[in-house]
Amino acid sequence: MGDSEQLLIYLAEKGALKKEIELSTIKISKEFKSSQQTVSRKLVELEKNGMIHRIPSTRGIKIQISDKGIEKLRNIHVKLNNLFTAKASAIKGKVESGLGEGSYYVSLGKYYEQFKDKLGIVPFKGTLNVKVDYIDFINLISNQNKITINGFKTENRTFGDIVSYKVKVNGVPSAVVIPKRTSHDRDVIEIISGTNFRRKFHLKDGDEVEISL
Amino acid sequence: MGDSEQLLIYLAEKGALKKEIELSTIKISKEFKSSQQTVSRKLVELEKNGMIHRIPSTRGIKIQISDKGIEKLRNIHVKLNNLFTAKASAIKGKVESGLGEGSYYVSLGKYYEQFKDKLGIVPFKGTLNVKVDYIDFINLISNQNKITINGFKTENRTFGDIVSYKVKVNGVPSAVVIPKRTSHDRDVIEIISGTNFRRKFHLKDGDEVEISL
DNA sequence: ATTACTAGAACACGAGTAA
DNA sequence: TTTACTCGTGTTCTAGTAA
Repeated sequence: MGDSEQLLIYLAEKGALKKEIELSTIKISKEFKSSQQTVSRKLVELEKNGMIHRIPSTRGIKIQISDKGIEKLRNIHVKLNNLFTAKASAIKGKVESGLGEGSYYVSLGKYYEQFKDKLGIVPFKGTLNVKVDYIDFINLISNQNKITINGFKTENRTFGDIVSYKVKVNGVPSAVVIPKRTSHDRDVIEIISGTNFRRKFHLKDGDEVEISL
Repeated sequence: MGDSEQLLIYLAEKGALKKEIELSTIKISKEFKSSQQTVSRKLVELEKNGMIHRIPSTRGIKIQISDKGIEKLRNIHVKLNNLFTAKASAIKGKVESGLGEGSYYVSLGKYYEQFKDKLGIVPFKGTLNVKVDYIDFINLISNQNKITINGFKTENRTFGDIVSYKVKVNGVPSAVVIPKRTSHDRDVIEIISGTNFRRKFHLKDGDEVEISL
């Protein structure tokens, strides 16, 4: 047991997963936060536990991680994989104040019609601003269908395309709308829906909502 | 330090990554190979190191892994990912004009020092703006180590944290810097580097560069 | 039930050093 | 130069037990 895994990962990073590498306990001890003696002892331990093959000499140590050691690392990898990659079908976010630009867009007929047709949403007037971890958010929707709401021009202004994705917010079918140019934080997303979230869920700023697929 | 990571992974598997879980030191000690007392002490330690939030009572303990703890686990995950999944991924982008906000940030001492220390980059004054497919970009870096450049305050202004990732641009070690608040298009990323790209590669606006890991 | 303190025992650390 | 042993010291363990 113990923290020998740390050392094993270190050795793996040094290339000992696939081939024999040659280094010294002094070098390791310098990159690790322990003495030459401790490194030496831990390597002996790792060998005793069958995690590595070890050929010491007066000119250094040749090390290769054994099948059992590889298995050990792969075990940890799988565990963490399950935790971090597999099932990110929902993320959490916090309600933020501000009407959001989307609030304005929603009211524009040309957009409004497309929200109904393409997203199946008769938008409540106003958007819900939610702060999320942007990378988690992108990972969540990166495999989803991107639905483009076409822009249009008036005499005075050009309204650009809006990228949108269908999501559920606290289980309620909604859509994230992403105008191309934005002026608020990257990690604040705008949600449109037929539901008035603030009323239905009694949301105040800072309250948590769940965004799922 | 030590082997607290083992316990952290255990807690994550029990669901403490996303929500608060309720269990007891006795239960943990049975699944772990140590005593109730040791588990109790290690949990206190984990809390002291900021890895978990912990609410003890006479009816058990409520535990949730903190952001710092998640970061720790993700770090290990990234390391193992790099070892076990071979990926030679790269995306392409187009150079855009504009000095970018990063150009300004780079010159600020508090950021500058961190670029050197945390990213190993002595930044050339000015950033390279590159237009990419944002989703491809996120997928590229989503398994990379997130490096946070801490914000700071002056009398007049608050400068927020900057999230950054090490990348290579046309093979040159660089970093993507993502200020929290931005005013340009989402799919334009800013690159800092010790190299003056425009000069070295004779880049004009619209020229293609390769971003790799 | 719990958590977690105290205290003595077991263990790990690293300076010195042999080989 | 190495690795790794001995051994004094410090750290971490768990049984007992208070709260």
